[in-house]
Amino acid sequence: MTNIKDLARMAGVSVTTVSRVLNNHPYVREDKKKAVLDAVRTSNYHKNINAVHLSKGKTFLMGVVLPFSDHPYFAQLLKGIAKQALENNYKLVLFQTSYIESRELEALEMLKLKQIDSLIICSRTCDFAMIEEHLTFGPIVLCEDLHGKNLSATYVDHYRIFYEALKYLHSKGHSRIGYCIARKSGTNSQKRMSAYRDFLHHSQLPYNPEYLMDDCLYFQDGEKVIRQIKEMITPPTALLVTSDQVAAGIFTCCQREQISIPDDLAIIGFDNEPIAKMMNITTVEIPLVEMGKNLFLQAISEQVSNKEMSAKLIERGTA
Amino acid sequence: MTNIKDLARMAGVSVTTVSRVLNNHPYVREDKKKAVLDAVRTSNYHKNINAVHLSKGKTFLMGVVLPFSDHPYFAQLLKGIAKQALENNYKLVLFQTSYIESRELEALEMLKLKQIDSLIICSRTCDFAMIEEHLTFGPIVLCEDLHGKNLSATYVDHYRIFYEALKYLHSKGHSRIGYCIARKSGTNSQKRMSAYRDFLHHSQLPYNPEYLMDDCLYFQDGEKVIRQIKEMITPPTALLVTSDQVAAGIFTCCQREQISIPDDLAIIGFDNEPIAKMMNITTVEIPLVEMGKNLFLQAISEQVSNKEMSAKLIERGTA
DNA sequence: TTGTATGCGTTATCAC
DNA sequence: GTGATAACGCATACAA
Repeated sequence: MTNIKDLARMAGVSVTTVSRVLNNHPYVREDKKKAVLDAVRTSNYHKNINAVHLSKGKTFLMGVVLPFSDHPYFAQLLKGIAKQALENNYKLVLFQTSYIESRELEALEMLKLKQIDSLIICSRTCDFAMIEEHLTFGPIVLCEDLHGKNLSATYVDHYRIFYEALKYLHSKGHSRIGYCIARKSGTNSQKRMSAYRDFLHHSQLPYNPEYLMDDCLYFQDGEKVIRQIKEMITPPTALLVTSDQVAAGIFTCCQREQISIPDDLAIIGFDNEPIAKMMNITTVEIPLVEMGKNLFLQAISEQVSNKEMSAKLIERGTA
Repeated sequence: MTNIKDLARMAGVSVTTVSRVLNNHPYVREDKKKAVLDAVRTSNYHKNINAVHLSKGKTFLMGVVLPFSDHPYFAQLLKGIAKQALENNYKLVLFQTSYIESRELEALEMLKLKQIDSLIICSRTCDFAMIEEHLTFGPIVLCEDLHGKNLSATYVDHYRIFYEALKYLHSKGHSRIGYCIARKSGTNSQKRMSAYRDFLHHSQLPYNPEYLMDDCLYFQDGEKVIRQIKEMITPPTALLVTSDQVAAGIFTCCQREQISIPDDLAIIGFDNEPIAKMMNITTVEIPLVEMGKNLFLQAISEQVSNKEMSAKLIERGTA
């Protein structure tokens, strides 16, 4: 494995000159430059990038923390991040956590160890304090509204979005509205819960804990939702489903079960995935790819910034 | 930023001893060990992993090349790889290529530069010779049958699978069978094409170039397929669809267009994704997660090995 | 059981 | 323009 020292010897110059040539620095005579380049060719030389990393204290590696990369929501986010990473010559190190806290901590650890320059956390289960602790080791960017905190974030206002979707359903005559989320404990879910409670309160509607269905993430979870609903004595007449995947699953299941949509059950999905368009599902569009891009840019930026992205309801045939 | 030299000074020992303690090597007196550990704590020390990489010549980073991480096929593969990576303390560096050759080369370059220890290529567009060239820099593992070549691979026999699916449809009375693939140029597609040609030949059926539809990757591509079929004078009565996503899209579109399945059009999907189960789509199950795991193990193994995984037809309602 | 000295491959500083 | 030489931070052969 040849190194710059070898090259220097071969070209009859110093390592400094070799380094200069290799990094396109000015002030090097043409003939010496040529000699070095020749040496590079004949020796089949290539840099050891780890040495560069050590010397520079930078790896051009960006960590991305997400629970599941096989879910369209995160896949889209990742797509945006990857797109921007490519443009900025960064590589992505994937931390697929399955919401296991230790794996999130592992990502933070990698930041500390300088294996990655910065970290994008798309969704987390660990404590915020834990993240704050690691902020000294490099930029960490989140996907949630954390006004006033000392780190960057890109997010949508889940409270407002949820509230408006509920109002929309209410205006269509629904007063028994249920909703499906991925997990109860997430920060987004808590915002949605607040919106739900506030909405019920303002509209003077009763709260029915049955109407909150969690663990809804994938297409196939739609079946579970319908099963649950069928067991209810007073089932909801409308559903807010925080993933088009699940909405599509519910929709498909309803067709099989002769449940008419939107008459028997209205559905609003989230994310505006292609499947929602094809199935003509009313949904809330969230600019995930754009968010991903912005997350990346924030992660390589010196400054802390907070960016709220806007979402919009797309009226189609299910609500 | 404190380093082992500092620790050594603080603990009153040599750097060697510090290194020993840090790496749990034997032969170090308890009191010295304690002194070092104390120094670590008070100084908030942490390794610079790049230095470790440089010194050891190993990064515990595995490259993964795939065209789209937002497609369930690759997402499942990735899931398997990630699972195994976790168990072996490796991190994954994602190269999302969109089948752009230069991005594949970039991954190979990273192997050469020692940023990653080895490379898993889930699907490629670059020349095989290009891969062979980089084999000296570390293990490269592929997802295709390359008998006799000097690198590891995990794959399914796409020729046989395709042939048998065709026979199955034929036995059900179909003689006008079309098929949908992602791209024409892939190695898998070529095998399928061979199977298709051979099947037609043996069954003495005519070849109709219209029946081969490419660029079918996502759910929404199902619409395009139906549009194409509707324009044909003698449309196929059965379809082999190399992704359940697309099969589901076709299925959904058919419902809307009053095309009866399987009577007007029979469909066999691929991969046995959850969506296929829910929509009761006949499909060919491919053990993607298992394949991913095996790919990873091959990538960290010293020996070259080739593993064929078996697929199986799952009969459901669409064929 | 411990320490010295050297290697890993680059980049950066500074003198010439 | 160019070249010694010192970082960068850790691991380890070898000596003691």
